[in-house]
Amino acid sequence: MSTTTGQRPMRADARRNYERLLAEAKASFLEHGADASLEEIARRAGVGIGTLYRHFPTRLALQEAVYRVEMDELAAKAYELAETAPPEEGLTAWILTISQYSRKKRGLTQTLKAVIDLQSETFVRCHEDIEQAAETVLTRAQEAGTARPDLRPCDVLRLAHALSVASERAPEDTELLLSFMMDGLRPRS
Amino acid sequence: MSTTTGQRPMRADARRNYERLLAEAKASFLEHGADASLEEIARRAGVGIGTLYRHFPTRLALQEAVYRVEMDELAAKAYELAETAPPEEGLTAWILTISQYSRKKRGLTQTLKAVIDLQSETFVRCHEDIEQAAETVLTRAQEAGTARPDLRPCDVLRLAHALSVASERAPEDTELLLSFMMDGLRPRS
DNA sequence: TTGCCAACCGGAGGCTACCTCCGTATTGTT
DNA sequence: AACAATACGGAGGTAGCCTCCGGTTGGCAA
Repeated sequence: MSTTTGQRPMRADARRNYERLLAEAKASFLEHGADASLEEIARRAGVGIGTLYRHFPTRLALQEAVYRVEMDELAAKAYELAETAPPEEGLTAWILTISQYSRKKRGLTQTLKAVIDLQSETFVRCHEDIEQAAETVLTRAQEAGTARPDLRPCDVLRLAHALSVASERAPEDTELLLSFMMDGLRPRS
Repeated sequence: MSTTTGQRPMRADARRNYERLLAEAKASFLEHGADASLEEIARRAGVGIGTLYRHFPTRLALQEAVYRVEMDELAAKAYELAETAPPEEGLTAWILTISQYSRKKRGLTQTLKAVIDLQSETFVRCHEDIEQAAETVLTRAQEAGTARPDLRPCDVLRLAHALSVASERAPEDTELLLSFMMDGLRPRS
């Protein structure tokens, strides 16, 4: 998960291998989807399969490490939009950003969903960060009267993910589907 | 795909094995998700692995056969709702039905999406059937003024699938998410 | 510097699943 | 009853998963 044990820093060779693995995993997941061969990742990283399993005991642990960074990027985008865009536009843009990000990852939307929904101990932290980001964008839209007051941050995340899945094979319809959703998020008139 | 070659009927033993395989596949997919072991399916059907591959050359072919039947059931439900429920309620109920159906299948939502989105030759027929059903429900809602006129049947299918994925791990929120979506489907006021 | 040991590495090995291929068995027709 | 045509089954080669443990390396203390 982290590059430190929480006690002593990792040995130099361990840290080097950890980072090579992370880099190759990122590339492989992008290229082959979430079920990319772990043995190939180890091979490409120039490392034994045993080393991979030592650093990342399960496939999920590896995916988790890869996406932790990218989650941070998504959260950062939310705060950025909150400062640079008008409320409703910010919300729309952020949902679209998540959706595009998810699609880039092909089968990894499954993993992203786990981050959003699963109560897994290890995912809680990421979850909180991204939900905090969602809340920032959402609250602004609600205060501006362009989003229903009963909408919760996790609803926004789910809808964004839903959008990405729904339009995965028909990207050209993403805008239209998003417009349906956004209409649904406005206060009832 | 079909139990006949289109020419001569299948031999008795072939047909028997075909149906056993289909039954076990249905059970296995339900139990283990879309990546259930094909060898186990053959084993449970009391049939050699070779026989499985002869009838269903790919995993997708098998999934396809299993879901063809269930697609028909979904379509039937749409026509039923069109006769027994008011327009908007019918649309809502049908989206919910699809969503529940998808969730039951765990990882098979992926396959369902393929049916809806993929232009695969073999899926076209199913696609047409289900889209026809979607159109029936949708048109009624549009004529009653409760659905946006620019909404297409495939949008409804995608949204339904999106709903099922989005609420897979939080079924208790399905209703709420659906209400957001339905608000979005109404004509702009 | 040298020596030591905890930390780390690597890959062989046992397992399961995938898919192909072809000798054998079954069906139904003449 | 005999013979094609059709279908069966599982051995076998490949690949991925994960574990286990003998060997190697890095960093610290003397």
